[in-house]
Amino acid sequence: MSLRHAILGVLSVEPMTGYDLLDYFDISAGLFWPAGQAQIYPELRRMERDGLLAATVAPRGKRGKKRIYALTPGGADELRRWANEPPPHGPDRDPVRFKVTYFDQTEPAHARAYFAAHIEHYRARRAAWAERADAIRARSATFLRARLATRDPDEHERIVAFKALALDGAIARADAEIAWAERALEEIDRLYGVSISPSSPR
Amino acid sequence: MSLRHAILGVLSVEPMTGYDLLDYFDISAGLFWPAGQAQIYPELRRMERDGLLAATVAPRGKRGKKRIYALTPGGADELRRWANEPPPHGPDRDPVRFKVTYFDQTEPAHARAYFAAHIEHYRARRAAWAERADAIRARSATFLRARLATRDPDEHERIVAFKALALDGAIARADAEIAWAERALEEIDRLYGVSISPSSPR
DNA sequence: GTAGTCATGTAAGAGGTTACATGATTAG
DNA sequence: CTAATCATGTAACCTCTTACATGACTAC
Repeated sequence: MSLRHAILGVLSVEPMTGYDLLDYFDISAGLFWPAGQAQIYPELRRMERDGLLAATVAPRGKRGKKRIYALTPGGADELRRWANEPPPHGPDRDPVRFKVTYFDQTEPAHARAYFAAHIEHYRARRAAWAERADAIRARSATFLRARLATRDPDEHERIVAFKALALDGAIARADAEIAWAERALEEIDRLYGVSISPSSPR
Repeated sequence: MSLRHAILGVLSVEPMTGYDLLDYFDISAGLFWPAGQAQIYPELRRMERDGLLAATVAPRGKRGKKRIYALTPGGADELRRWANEPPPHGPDRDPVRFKVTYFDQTEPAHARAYFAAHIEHYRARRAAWAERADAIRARSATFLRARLATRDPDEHERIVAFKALALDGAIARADAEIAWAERALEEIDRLYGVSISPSSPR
């Protein structure tokens, strides 16, 4: 039930509407915990019902309305409680690797395209994580600045350090994925002979 | 819908009952795609309904019965079709890393225990994957031997190579996780001062 | 007989995805 | 006036988890 904690994490900076929350899921929380609106709106209602959030209905223009959600003390407690739990290591399914297990049943061209796509995928994710890590370390990420503003300056270094550390883990994982896929491409060359295509590196 | 393909993969070696399948999920398929009996039995029925499997009811003792499932040609096609699809990169949620994001709200002792547990977790998984990779490369894994027996010897090298490659990816990932967690422990020392405990390495 | 293994299911619930659906407000 | 954005929901469906449930067979 980590969607709940992702929401608590965002709202611990400042109260906002579900719609605003969606933006934060795109840029920051979504790097580790993507979620769409079909998940967020009902969850906000449940969290309100469970006493983790309090909503105030604010007018929007003349007739419009919006619900601004804020953490309750119970919500802040729950966020802290969750952060103090051990690592949530579920059973890890690995569909990408699992499929490779059956690559003897494919053409080498498919195997090459597969690993190339894997590399592209993790290059893109790596870039997103690295960009965010830089913004965190430079303390230029606006959402981080808002968070730091609510905290004692003594704590700032640690707040920044842990967020950067998490992103570093994701980056290291991406690097491992890319390195593996590159070794895989070599292995395919070894198994089938070197590919004819100019292996266009980019 | 990869449970389905995990089942097809196991049954592509030889027909067996749901109960036998469960064993294979523990030792081989389960390394990438764990599944319990509450998932497998109903899925077998659905796959039979969809024409991917054919079941023969065999007697077991005097009154007992069991259903032995075998791939149909359609099932074999589906396995090949699936293997030829691009990498199934879903949205990756990362609950372990996500929680680290909020470690400024925890005691350093918790942070240390957290990363120690992460290291232990991946050490154990790494060992399981490495053991399997060795057994695959040595061609001593019984399930692999059964598979090779059904295939042209020309294909054996590739079958072994792709299975080993997949496991190598998992191992590389585990190494990256362990290295990250070790860096994290150092970072915690830096942030809070070196821990008093003898840091008992094992 | 009794414990362990073989064998197969169902039910409830949690969490996530995709698609559908609606309407107000604001900027041009 | 019209398009983009703000804002909030519902419904159907899929997958997985946990727990409950049953019964035959085999080795001791």
